[in-house]
Amino acid sequence: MHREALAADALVVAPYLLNKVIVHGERAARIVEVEAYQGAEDPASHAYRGRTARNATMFGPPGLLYVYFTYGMHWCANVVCGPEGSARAVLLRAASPLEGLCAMRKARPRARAVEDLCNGPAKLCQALGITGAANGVDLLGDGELRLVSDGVEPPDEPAVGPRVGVAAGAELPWRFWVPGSPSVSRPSSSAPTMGTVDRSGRRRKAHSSR
DNA sequence: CTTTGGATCGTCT
DNA sequence: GACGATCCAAAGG
Repeated sequence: MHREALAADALVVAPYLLNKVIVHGERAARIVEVEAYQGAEDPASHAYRGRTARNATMFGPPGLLYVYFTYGMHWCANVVCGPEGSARAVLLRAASPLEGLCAMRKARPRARAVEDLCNGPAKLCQALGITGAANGVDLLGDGELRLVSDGVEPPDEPAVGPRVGVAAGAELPWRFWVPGSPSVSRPSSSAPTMGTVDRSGRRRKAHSSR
């Protein structure tokens, strides 16, 4: 991972981050779902209305981790991208556990299946132990938290769709995910990539109820 | 399987 | 004072 690759536009960096690995100490997971947020030009971005104490990290250089607190109980993590000051970022929505499964299960005792450990932006932070204390850390440095490549390339044709949980720009296909990954938070909201899809877009295997 | 509502608090208006 | 870039359990079909 080099910083220059993250200095591109969020719509370029987002699919580029698919299949990269987020590492926190002994824990590691492969990123399988992301969303692009376009700074001042994006009504859904925390930076839409300018710089505040909360979103200050987004205005920093590419490669920083922007962590925010929401719904009174959840942390979510973004990779800052674009040129410094552009306040663009990519939300890490879901990942596939690679290492440190024990620690992840300890952090998320409610999760049953492995694919449920990191299949959501807040679940991912919970499983990896990412909190507000990590806001502003450099993911390309030599700290506990790092963003690395293990050689697995992004998908040739990532699945795309509208972002989750945002009213503004609901028509924009700014969510990207690895087609067919069992760890994606919402496998499909429009076009199925594998098997059949029910009305709410959740995966469903023929004749089975899990 | 689907839908609903509760939890819970920092941030910005 | 209102409302989230969410998650989960419980209740209803």
